[in-house]
Amino acid sequence: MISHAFFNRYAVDVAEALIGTVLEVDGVGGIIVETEAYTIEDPASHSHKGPTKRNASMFAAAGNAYVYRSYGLHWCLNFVCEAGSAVLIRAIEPTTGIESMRQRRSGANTFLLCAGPGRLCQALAVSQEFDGLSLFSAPFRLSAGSSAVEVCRGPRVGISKAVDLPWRFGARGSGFLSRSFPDSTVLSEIDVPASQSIHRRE
DNA sequence: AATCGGATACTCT
DNA sequence: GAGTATCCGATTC
Repeated sequence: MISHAFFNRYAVDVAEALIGTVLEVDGVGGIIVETEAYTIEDPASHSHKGPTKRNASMFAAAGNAYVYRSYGLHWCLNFVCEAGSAVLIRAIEPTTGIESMRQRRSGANTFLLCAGPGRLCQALAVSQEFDGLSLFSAPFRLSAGSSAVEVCRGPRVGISKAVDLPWRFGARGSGFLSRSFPDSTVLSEIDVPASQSIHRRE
């Protein structure tokens, strides 16, 4: 299920499909509970204005990691999808290596170990040297989740452009999110208004 | 609620 | 080359 083809497609679909899958880095990780999609047409995406030194990985192979520094001090982990697009991994529910995470995160509460892209990278010890690495080999391990998850969607966090696109996805009711989704955003119930339509590349 | 931290890249000049 | 904004988090107010 988690193959090159899984990633080499529209990032918004990948972002949704990733909720509930399991990510481990050097044997430490858990269940992905929050993601966001960024595409090349998307003004909020690093790739929107074309390749730069920082975003080079977004234009390399689907199924690689794109790791960048945020606000000068945090690392953020993305999964590269079709050219120039990626999914930001925003939160996971810790399941393995929790003690390692707690050490790296100065004893943080379990619910705050990986609740946010910067926290997640600190807990999983992801930094610059992981940029451009394949997700299909060590230190990464990706596997399908063991149970179905109800997915919520809503606007992305912390951006100032394309703020209305509902490209943030989350596991419904999870206590491990960086912030909650309003109840009304369960995916099966949402009706995306025309003003928020998702423009697909063709 | 406000602030600081301090890399990267875009914006003018 | 200066000024501004950024896919955030910890700490202080």
